Formats: sequence, C-alpha cells, structure tokens
Amino acid sequence: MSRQYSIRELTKDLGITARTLRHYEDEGLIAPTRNGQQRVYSARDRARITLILRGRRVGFTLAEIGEILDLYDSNDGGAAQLAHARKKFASRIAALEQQKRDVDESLAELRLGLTMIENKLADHEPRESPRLTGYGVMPLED
Amino acid sequence: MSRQYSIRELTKDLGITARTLRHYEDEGLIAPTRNGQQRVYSARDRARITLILRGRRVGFTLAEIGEILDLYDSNDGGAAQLAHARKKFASRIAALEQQKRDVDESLAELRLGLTMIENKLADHEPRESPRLTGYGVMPLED
DNA sequence: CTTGACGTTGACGTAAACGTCAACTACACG
DNA sequence: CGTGTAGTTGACGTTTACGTCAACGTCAAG
Repeated sequence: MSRQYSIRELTKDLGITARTLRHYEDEGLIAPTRNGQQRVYSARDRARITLILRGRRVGFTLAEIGEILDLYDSNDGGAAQLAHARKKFASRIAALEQQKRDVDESLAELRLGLTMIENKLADHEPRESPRLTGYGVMPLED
Repeated sequence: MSRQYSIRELTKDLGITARTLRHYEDEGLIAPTRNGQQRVYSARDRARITLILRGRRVGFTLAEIGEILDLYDSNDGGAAQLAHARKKFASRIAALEQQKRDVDESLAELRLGLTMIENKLADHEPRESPRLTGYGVMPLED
C-alpha cells in the first residue's frame, strides 16, 4: 500500500493551497478517495497533481490538461479513438516545441538586456575596469 | 523614414485584433503616434509588439512585460536604478530557465504518451509489424 | 449625398484559476 | 466540556486579457 496523503500534507509538499486541490477536483482532474468526509490522496493522485502543476507552468489550461490525462487513462477505445488521441498528443507536442523556441528567443533577449545593463553599471563605477568603446545593444530595432 | 503601419495592417501581419493593440496601448506598453485621430505604428512599435506577443506566449503578464520594456527604455538612472534593473532581469531569466526545464519534462511525458498510443495502434492493426513484447508505459506512477 | 471601409472611444461582458469568507463537522487533548 | 487543529461545503469576489457591442467620425468612390 503505497503512501497516502492528507490535503494539508500535499499543500505543504507541493506549495499549493487546499483550495487549489479542491478546485482541481471540481474540474474532474483528480478524484481522491474519502475517509469519512476527508479527502485521502494516493500516490497516483499526487503524481497527477504534479503533472497538472507542470502543465500549468508551461501554459496549458486545466481543460487541456484534463484532456491529456483522460487520454492517458482510457485508451482502450477503438482505433478511431486512439488515432484521435494520437493527433491530440502530436499537436500538444508541436505547441510545446514552439513554446521552447519562444522561450529561447526570450532568453536571448533578456540576456542581451542583462549584459547591456551590466555594461552601463561598469560605466557608472569605473574602478579599474577597461572601458568598452562604443558598445551598444538595440533589442527593439530588429 | 522606416515604414509605418496602420492598425489593420498590424492585425493582419501579427494575427491579433485591433482590440488587443488598443489594450496594449491602454496598458502603456506601446504609444503609437496619431495622424489626426488614427493610430500610426512605427517599426519600433511593431518590434515592441512582437516582444509583447512572445512574452505572452511564454507566460509573462502584461504588467511584467511592461516592466521589462521600461527597463530597456529608461536605463539612465543612477547606479541604484541599474542594479535594481539587473536584479529584475536576472530573476526573469531564472524563471525562463526553469520554464525551459518544465517544457522539456512535459515534452518527454507527451512523447512517452505518444509512443504508447502508437504501440496500441500497432496492436490494433497487426498487419506485419513485429510484436513488442511486454512493453508498458506508466507515466503516472513515478 | 450616401454608402462602405476603416477608424475611434467608452463601457459592459467573459473565461480561467483560483482567493476569501462564512458556517459547519469531527476529533483528540488537557 | 471547552478549545484547538484539520477538514468540509457553498458561494461570492478578483485578476488578467481581452471580446463584444454601441455610437460616432472621416474620407474616397459611385
């Protein structure tokens, strides 16, 4: 019997509120069992929640995450169902790959900005650092 | 004089609505000039909008994006201002790096799910493909 | 002159993802 | 038995990022 969790425990472990967990339940993303009235979360529930949180961090809506979880859960339908699921997965993967490119480009921009600022800081405090002549960054002019 | 754009033009080029552009203006993220009453967007405005859209795609709020744009714009304050800006940039960069890891992990999950489905599809249609023995994926059990 | 195409300013509406009470229940402990 | 700790179910509130009218201006073409 692999570990059970109370709602409090999960909120502390995962850094979320109880309200959030109940919300995920309301949305049908998880279905913890009950001990009387209180929720009891299994290791599987916890793993699902981890997936949900990561999904959220990368920009998926709860509805999209729910779809994906459903696809994992019930894949015993006909070949048509499976083919449909395959398309869903493929499109989500494509979206994430695009997102990765966006992240990389944003990172490049921000890093440029950072060095720009650090150069200006060096100018402000010209202790004994060599002067950079005519260095400029223009991130807004393509 | 490098190219000007009407609002219509930008909506078509960038795939957004006029409402969105006005909203960005309301939020102080862009400030197109006017030809009488109508907005006229410069190349610089357009570049800013591109940054805004990319920022949105990677999960920044408009407020955060505004902050970043401000940091680019006015970096002539004292060393204290610059140091503050440096911290902001650094933390944004750290957040994006974390996000990149999240994206990678989500991609790994989704790709596992995809191959899982494709294996099941192969089972459904066992033309002449070799059978994979005992192959299972359990993405929810850690 | 009037009809379009394009544009403008309010201003209210909406969907998503929770936050924030209020009002209870269930137990264990001193 | 009272108090504290953890949990529960509504149900309304909030923020973000626009959507969606309504009502009106402008200017070239037929």
